[in-house]
Amino acid sequence: MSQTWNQHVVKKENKALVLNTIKANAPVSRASIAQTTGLNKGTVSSLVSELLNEKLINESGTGESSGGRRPVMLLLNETAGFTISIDLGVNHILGVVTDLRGNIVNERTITFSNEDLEEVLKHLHQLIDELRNEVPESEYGIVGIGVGVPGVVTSDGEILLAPNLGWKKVPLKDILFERYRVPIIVENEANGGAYGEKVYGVGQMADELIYTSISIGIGVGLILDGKLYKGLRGFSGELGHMTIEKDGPDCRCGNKGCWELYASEKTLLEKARENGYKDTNIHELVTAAENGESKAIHLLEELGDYLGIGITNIIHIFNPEQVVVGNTVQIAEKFIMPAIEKRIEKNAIGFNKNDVQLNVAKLQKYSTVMGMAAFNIEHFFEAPDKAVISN
Amino acid sequence: MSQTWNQHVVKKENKALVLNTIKANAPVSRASIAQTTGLNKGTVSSLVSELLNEKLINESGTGESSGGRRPVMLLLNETAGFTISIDLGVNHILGVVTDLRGNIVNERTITFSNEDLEEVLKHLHQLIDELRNEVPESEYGIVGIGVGVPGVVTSDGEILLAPNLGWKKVPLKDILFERYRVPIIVENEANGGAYGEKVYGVGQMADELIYTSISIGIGVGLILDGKLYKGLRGFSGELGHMTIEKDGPDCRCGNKGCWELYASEKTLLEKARENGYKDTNIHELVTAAENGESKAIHLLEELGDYLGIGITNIIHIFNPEQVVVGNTVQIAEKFIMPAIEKRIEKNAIGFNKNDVQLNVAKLQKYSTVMGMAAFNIEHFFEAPDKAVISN
DNA sequence: TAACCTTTGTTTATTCGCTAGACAAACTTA
DNA sequence: TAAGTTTGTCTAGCGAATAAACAAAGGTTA
Repeated sequence: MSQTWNQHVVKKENKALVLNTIKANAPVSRASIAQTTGLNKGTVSSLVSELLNEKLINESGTGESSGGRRPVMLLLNETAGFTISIDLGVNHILGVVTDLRGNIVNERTITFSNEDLEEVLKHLHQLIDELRNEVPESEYGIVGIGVGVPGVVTSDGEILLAPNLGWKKVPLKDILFERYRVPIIVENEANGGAYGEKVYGVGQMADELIYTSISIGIGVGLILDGKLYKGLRGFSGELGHMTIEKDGPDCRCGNKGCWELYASEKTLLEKARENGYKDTNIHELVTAAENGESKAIHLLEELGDYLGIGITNIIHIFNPEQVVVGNTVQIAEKFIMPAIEKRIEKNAIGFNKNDVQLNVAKLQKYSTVMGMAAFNIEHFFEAPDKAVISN
Repeated sequence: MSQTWNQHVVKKENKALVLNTIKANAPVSRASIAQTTGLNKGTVSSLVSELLNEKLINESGTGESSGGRRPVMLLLNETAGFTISIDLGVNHILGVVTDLRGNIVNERTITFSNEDLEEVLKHLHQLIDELRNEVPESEYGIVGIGVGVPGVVTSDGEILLAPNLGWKKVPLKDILFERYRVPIIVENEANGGAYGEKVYGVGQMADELIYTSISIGIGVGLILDGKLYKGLRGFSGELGHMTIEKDGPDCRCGNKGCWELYASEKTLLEKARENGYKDTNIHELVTAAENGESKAIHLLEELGDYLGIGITNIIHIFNPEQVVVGNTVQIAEKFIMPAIEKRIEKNAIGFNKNDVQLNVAKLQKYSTVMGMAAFNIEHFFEAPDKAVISN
């Protein structure tokens, strides 16, 4: 058996097409769906009635007449199920409950200092338990739990390495499934952020989008051809460890002159220390810069310049439509973005530079959780009938 | 109208599936196709009979019995049409005629020194004319002409810039279509090489393959998820202009410390000159190295080392299954490949390094032409009925 | 206000491609 | 020679899409 066969496929595809049309254009009538999709009116009618039976969509009264019978408008039944979506950071966990449209209906944060696996898992379980108790009653219940983690994740949802947490070989997907018995998605934090910005953020119009997660280190999520690109084993996007200075200092990864040795929050704070800012953080530096302290301004602009060098490489490598700067450094937007732009303007090849947009993440601290929500929702809609009822 | 609809699609897909099964496993019986594809025997029978009518496949007598009626074996009718596939280099043009299986049935080369557009086009036309006159009679005639060029090509087949030829804005696809009236494909040389190695060369088992074309400069072709990745406008793969030394020398592209300033034939020869090899070329250097001249050996190993730095970046960025080193430098294989491997072994992150294969291009000087042939053939099989009869 | 036109949504008849299973052909084995 | 196997074709039936007719519900115009 290779892959493609028969004609359930056609029905399944068309049903998905109808549902996506409703998602994208709601509220929308059957007639209008038929027109935009090119499907026959009868076909649309029958698929819509199935979707209504499955409680995935709702009728919502009649719309305005355009010179004839008034249309019955259709809406996504966004509260037919909910996701629990989590950004597991190095000193905090952000968890949200979203509906099937990606609206956040609940939110909780836990901060911690002990990064020990056992401890953090306890926090994670507690957070999920709390969120779960607050999820509204619904047809499909919790359709999935997604966790974005700052580390290397296999396609089986095992965290191979999370350097800033000091974790190795944690089968997080299995651990969570064992406990919650709903579909679990574990993904790298930058991949989640990339998808979040693509689906709900600044990249909704872009199919070729590179999301750079700039925080303690650098992670990069690649949206290529509209889909998350993960490489052979899921380890793509290690652009933080792209050499930008061939004889540069050793990185703990084994390579030399890695990008994140020049353009990360960690390096920023080290340099700040050398410049007399003792025991500071990026918030304080931004405040200082906003108050006109030239040292702070210079430090932030230097960070932006180094970011620009790596982003220029990204532009040359991928010819993307959009490059998004996300994660913690975006609070320094005012100082780093012009520096990045200046570097790109100066160094990048015209053909590649002309069409690219450079943006700050729109979802801010929610990029990753929203990406995880999007993964959960997408997974659910691929096979709603198989969803585990667990409410 | 968005995209997907009806059930001709099913038939078309299944027909393509049957044809691909024959291509891959020929000679093969109808019964065996039914088994491997999962399609019903009757369906296979009917699709096969259509393919026979279209002369795309042939029956080739009976095979061995396995305890019952002897099967009728089916073969791709590889001589139902031919491609003209061309590698347009900076001082030569290599042109081949291939059948639909990618067998080279004819080959011609022209060398030139005057890179003037008019002149080169004259040569190109002459070469194509000669090849065309020698194409055997066939059902579908010339199914396409493909040209790989060392430059930036838009999706409309316009050469925006070919720096080493000194060309700008050459609408080569239109020029050739005007003259030959068959499907024309113009593509970057490294993209062609990547696809050639993927379909006919060392990368037949790999869906995540990065092909590095190392010659005067560096071009890179990206095979991601089994398909050529071209970015937003077709300008991806400019990894030759990836900064590997942030404060390095200026490149004519506008950037600094570009990879190809360290790891290209051009740089190799410049360094050779500085080391006393006057007016040499890479062939002579390899010969010298093979004779044990330590200066030559060192120059080649240094080239390999610099290649290794960029390839390490590639491994971190893409997590590929295979990295292929192609184009002219592969004649120095014996000296550069160990140096590349050494650098990767030393610098690359374990997770990404473990699964990656490093190979020299198998098709050698034919990588690009075979890639162009593969594009032509693929394009033909997508819609054989629409092929222009032109023999 | 009535007659007619428009638009929406459902129903019915038809078509198309796949599948299952019967069957014929051709061969092997005992 | 009889029985079993494998290959390939043929026929009936099914599911899903389409086209077209029809019903429902509104607007427009005289």
